[in-house]
Amino acid sequence: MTTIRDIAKLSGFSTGTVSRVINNHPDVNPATREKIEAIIRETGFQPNANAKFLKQTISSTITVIVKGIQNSFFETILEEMQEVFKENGEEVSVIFLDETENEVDAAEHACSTRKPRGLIFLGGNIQEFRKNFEKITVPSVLVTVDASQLGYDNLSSFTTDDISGAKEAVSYLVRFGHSRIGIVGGSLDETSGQLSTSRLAGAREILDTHRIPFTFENNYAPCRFSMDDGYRATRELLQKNPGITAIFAMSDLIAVGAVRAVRDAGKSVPEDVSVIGYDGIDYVNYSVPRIATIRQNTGELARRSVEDLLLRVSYSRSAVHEKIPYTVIAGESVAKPRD
Amino acid sequence: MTTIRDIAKLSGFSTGTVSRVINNHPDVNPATREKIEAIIRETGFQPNANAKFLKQTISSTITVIVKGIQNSFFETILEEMQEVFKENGEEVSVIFLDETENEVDAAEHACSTRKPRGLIFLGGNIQEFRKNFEKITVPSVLVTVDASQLGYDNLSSFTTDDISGAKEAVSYLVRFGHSRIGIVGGSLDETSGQLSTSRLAGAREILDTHRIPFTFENNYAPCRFSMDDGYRATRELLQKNPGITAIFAMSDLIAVGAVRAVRDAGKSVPEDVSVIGYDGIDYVNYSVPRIATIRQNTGELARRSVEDLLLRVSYSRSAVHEKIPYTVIAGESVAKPRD
DNA sequence: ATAATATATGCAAGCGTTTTCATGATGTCA
DNA sequence: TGACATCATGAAAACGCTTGCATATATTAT
Repeated sequence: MTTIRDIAKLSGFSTGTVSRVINNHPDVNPATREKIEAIIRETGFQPNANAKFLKQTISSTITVIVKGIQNSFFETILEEMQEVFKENGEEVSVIFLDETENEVDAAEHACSTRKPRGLIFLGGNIQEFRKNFEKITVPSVLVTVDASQLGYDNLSSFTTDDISGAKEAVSYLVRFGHSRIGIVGGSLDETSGQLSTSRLAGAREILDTHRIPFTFENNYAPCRFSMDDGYRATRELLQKNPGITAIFAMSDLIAVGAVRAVRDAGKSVPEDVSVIGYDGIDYVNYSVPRIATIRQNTGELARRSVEDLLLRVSYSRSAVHEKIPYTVIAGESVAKPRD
Repeated sequence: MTTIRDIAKLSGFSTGTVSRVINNHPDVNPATREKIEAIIRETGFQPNANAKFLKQTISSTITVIVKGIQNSFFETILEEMQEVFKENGEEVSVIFLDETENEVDAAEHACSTRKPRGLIFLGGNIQEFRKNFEKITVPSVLVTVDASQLGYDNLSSFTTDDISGAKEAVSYLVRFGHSRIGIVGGSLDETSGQLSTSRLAGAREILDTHRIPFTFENNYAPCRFSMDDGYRATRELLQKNPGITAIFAMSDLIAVGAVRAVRDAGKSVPEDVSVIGYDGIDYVNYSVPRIATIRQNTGELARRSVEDLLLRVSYSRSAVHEKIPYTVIAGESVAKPRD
């Protein structure tokens, strides 16, 4: 294996000078630099990252921690983040966690063993951050969960304003004249996440404003953010309350499941039951009928998060908490109620 | 920061002994082990991975290189791989490449800087491997591309038998009585990948067998593996050749686009045009109509790949090339032609 | 009891870098 | 011309860990 010492020997300079060339240190004679660079090119030498980061006590990588990759919405954001990282020539390392694993513990482990420069959390539980995040000292960003209340000065957050997005979704249904509305998704369990709490809160606020009845018993079906679970929950809800004429699904995957559930209950979308989703995944545009939704701006979410982190790891700026605008996407899945 | 030396001091033993405890080396007194482990637990000490792998000259991580994450099929496999890695307590690092980047170069770079124990390539171009893979010396696995012809003894591969899968797909259409069949997906450019070449070859073989006419001009529309491109290509094909009564889409995403394209051309699926896809993503089961497809066994692809790699990095077994069986999934998107 | 073996631990070198400090060469200014 | 700043380089220590070797103690065989 070729090391910096080999390059030193070949070039006739010391390892120190070679190191300075590699790291673009200014104090090196242009001619020397040229010679050494030539040899590095010839030999194809690549410095050993372990040695480098052992010495530097901090590595150059950014670690992204994704909690729940099954969420295809996260996959989209992750993909778009890669692009921004690439533009900036950043080395990224991705860790995937399932729902049972603790994101803050995983982050702490990564920090103590791998010494990343910065951390991005894609998803996660606000409670965990509240309780344990103080352990983390590197600049971090929390995406899709709002950390503005937590007061950590090394934690930015980028989110969609879910309360207001959910309001728009339900208002959309109300505007069409619906007054028997079901909500599908999330969970009553408080720990399940800020996200479903916000979407539920926003939805209920609009229902209340319009004096539209809502009970957990008759108008709500909790479920995970998948097509399968959306299907199951919607079928159950329609069985309990066949009078429902419109459904607000807390994610598009749930909405896709809901559409099939309505059909399998012998009804049709949107004639008998309207459906509106949330997120704005590509598929809504291809489903039959096209599903109305609240589109989150994944591109901006990804770009702003990465750019904020890169700025903060280099120049110690303070953390920010930003809401990225959403867009209401009309679709064929919402129509006036029948009667 | 707490180091192994701190633990040594606290416990009264030497760093060597602490190291042996950490690495479960047998030659250490159970009582000593107990004491040292207690101190490690108390202090929350975690060994510095950079130092460890500097000394060991090879790291414990497996690196997964994903080329083209926009392929949601890969995302599924990646997710399932994570599970198998987790079961085996393996540390994984994922690198995402876009289509313009060279997977073998990226792998070489990762090897020389990060020293992974093993490599998994999710997707990639067979030509690249043929030309450059000799640079790579660590045990590797190529998933979804068949490397059996390449003769590298450190490269296994796990694939679906695409030729035969495509045969089944087209046979399925033929069995319903179709004889004016279009094929959508892939590219005529040979370098675009073994995958589309195989699927096209299999499809054509069945067409030939049944003396069903096929010309690139009238029966084929190349496109990328996305809904958008599938839509565009299908619309163009239907315009050129309105007589087509059935479409074999080379992926399910393409099929989803194709279904919408048929509708937008004023026809319906499956009454006017039947559609069959390939891959077996979850959407096919929720689309209206449900789309018939050839389901690749992502779970097995993921599990066998990871398990093979783990076996090979630990015990130097020889590389294998395995075909994972597919399943034909019937759907509502295929029916008899109208006339 | 002595020798031989097995077991547990310490010592110290070394993995491939970076970086501080010292040094020598060159240039500048009064 | 001497004093001093500037620039380029080398020498060597250090980062935190592993591991081969030497050593000390405990165990067993003779």
